[in-house]
Amino acid sequence: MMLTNSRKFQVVGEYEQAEPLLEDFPDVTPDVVLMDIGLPGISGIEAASRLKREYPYVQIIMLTVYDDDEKVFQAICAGASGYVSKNVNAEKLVEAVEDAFNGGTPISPHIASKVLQMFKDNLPTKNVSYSLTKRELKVLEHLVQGDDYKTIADKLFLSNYTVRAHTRNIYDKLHVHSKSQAVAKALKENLLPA
Amino acid sequence: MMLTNSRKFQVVGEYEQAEPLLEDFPDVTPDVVLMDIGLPGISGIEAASRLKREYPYVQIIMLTVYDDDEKVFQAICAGASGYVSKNVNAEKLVEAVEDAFNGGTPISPHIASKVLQMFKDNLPTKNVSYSLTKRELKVLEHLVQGDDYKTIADKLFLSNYTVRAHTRNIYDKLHVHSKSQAVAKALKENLLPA
DNA sequence: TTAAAAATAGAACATTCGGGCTATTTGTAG
DNA sequence: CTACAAATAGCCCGAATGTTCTATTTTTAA
Repeated sequence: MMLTNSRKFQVVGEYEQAEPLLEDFPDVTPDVVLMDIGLPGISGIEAASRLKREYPYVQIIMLTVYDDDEKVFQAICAGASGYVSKNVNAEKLVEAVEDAFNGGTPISPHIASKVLQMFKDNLPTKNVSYSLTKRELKVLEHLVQGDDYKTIADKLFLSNYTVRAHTRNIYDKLHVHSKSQAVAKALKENLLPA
Repeated sequence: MMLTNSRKFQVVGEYEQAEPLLEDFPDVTPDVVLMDIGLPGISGIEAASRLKREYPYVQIIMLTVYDDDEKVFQAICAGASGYVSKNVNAEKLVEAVEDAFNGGTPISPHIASKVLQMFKDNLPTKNVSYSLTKRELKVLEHLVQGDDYKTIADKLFLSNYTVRAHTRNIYDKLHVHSKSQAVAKALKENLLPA
């Protein structure tokens, strides 16, 4: 109702479930889809994912009462173009549809907080400095690639004794005692320059 | 001007540069700060970062004409609570300030697109299935922790021969030939359940 | 210009690892 | 019930690794 009253666009279909929508879609071809996250049958997220896969141009706005991280996360991955709280007024909803149509991503401030928080959480951890030298970093890079000493030596034009010496120093600085530990630490703590 | 006309809040200060703001801040103590990203002297991002560090409660909205990933990224890291395009109308701006004050994160749809795109780019690569068995996954977990065969055997109450059998199977499935390679692949491709 | 840090190279030795095998027991899907 | 996959366990051997050393040359910082 909120949308039907708007003159800016036309409501071409309404569905209680995802299945019939997916079936009819090729015929109705809307520009923007408003999708409830919690649908009976196929979930809104799954439906969004399928829609996007088959009709990449369609803009999908997720309507949601949930704000738990997992749902938001999944919705993002599904390729939705907007995340709007269910209890918005008509005006906001109309705006959101317009924004989505114009290639923007309308997000309710409350949900945006979630997204940013997740984003920060996913950020590579701050490069705790173990003060590895340039050479040591270089060797570490190769260790992460799974090269053995001899291979590294060849690639860096070094004696394999030297490579072993560097590795030893790396182990000391990282407080580890094996290649796998060093690799794990390097990757988990993002010690290598991107 | 856009804001001064609003009755919903009070403009307690205006600054052309960040330095005097930082200096005055303890006296004016605003709830919400609107910050231009491209300031002369200390950049808006740096200023936001400092403000947040010293006064974590303050809500900062970045006003920006830039939409390049790097700027948006930095702003997020600086802890800003909103990212609004400079060319918004008064109404939107007032809303943004309210949202921020209420703990939300107002983001212009255009900028939100950027954020989500970055988010997706940072996502762990899709879990390509190497069809590792439960046991193999368990062993892989320990390999990532840097345990040697004997240690893993002890922890899982297995013969170290069994652990080696599992690692061989893991190597086959991941197409690798060493612990470090396996660890690298496991971490890079997120093969382990979080 | 001198002292310290980094990079290089080497040796010896015990331990671990990787790969090629075989084989039994336990689940599990038809 | 019965194949078949998974999990378990074992052996051998050569190659790679981890550790403990020493030592020379090159860079860098003071």
